Amino acid sequence: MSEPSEAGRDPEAVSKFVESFAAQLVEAGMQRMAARVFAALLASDSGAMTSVELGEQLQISPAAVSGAVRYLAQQHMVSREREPGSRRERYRVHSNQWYEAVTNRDAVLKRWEYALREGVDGLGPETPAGRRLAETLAFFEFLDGELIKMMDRWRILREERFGAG
Amino acid sequence: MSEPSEAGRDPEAVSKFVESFAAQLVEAGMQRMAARVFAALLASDSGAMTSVELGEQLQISPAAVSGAVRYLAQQHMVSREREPGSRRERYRVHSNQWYEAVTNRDAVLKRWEYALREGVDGLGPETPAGRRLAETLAFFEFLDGELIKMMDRWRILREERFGAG
DNA sequence: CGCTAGTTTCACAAATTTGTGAAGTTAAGG
DNA sequence: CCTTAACTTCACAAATTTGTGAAACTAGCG
Repeated sequence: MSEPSEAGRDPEAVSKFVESFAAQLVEAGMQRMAARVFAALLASDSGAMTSVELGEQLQISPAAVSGAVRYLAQQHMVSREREPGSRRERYRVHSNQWYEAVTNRDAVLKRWEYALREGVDGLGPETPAGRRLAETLAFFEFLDGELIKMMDRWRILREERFGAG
Repeated sequence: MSEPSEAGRDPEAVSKFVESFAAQLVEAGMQRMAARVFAALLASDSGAMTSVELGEQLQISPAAVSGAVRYLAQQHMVSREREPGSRRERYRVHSNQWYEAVTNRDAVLKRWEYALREGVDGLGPETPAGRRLAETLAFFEFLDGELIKMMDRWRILREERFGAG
């Protein structure tokens, strides 16, 4: 058992984690390359990697890295940073940031709510179907509020357990 | 403005809702036909439809209905009932049932947690990466518990506002 | 027991998605 | 300014997914 120093801890173990966690993310609907890139970042010691590092570790083309990163950044699951005075970019998971992303399906929920509101209107709030939609809408509004409070609680708990982020 | 009695309220409005709500579900990762079938059920007065009704309203083949319904049933978003003494089946949304399905990503969360636990083990709980995974794991465990409590609160609220389900 | 309404399964054509190599952009460094 | 490292965009081949018609089940009903 060699004890690799720092970077690349145990490539075997890293790869095993990356692939199995990514597989779960894919099953939950994430694009494959995005999932793999994300998992790789999560499993890196510094929480950040360059495009080249990602490409090498995952055996994918620069184009694939680019696409994956664009997606992850749009979802606010990863942020890009520029090493000052270099053309090289670095992609990072802020541990925090991504919990928020998972729960802040805010944008998603809002669109669902919008569609439901339109539906209630169109069908009439007094029709049985309209009433069903209204109740569903109420549920999502409830969800919205609860998720926010829940994340507040998490931030506190996290600070206690793991120290400031 | 004709006032269609009961069934088929305003086909125009129904269709508009079905398509726009379904589109949102698709964007969130659901299969297209499943999303359309589900939306149609939500927007029906009785909350239940037969295979033929679904096929006609959505202009899709029996095969498509069958596939969609199988998926929805697996996800516990819809239940199938047999009209006694008939070969005809009827698919229904229990308003309740599906809120649970949305939040009971239980199975999903559990699998994520499993993958993370393996990762912590493989990388070593004392490595920086291991610590990151451990924290992520803690977050999901927290989430798990909170979702359960949240649904308890919803059931109470719902009963107050809409009466028993 | 067969007949047949109702549903599911299957094979396939069409549409969509995915990842790549290569060309195109951008900006740091001389 | 020119060079060139680094990233992005583009066109396309490969793989996957989707929905269909048709065949195959299944179970009421006579």
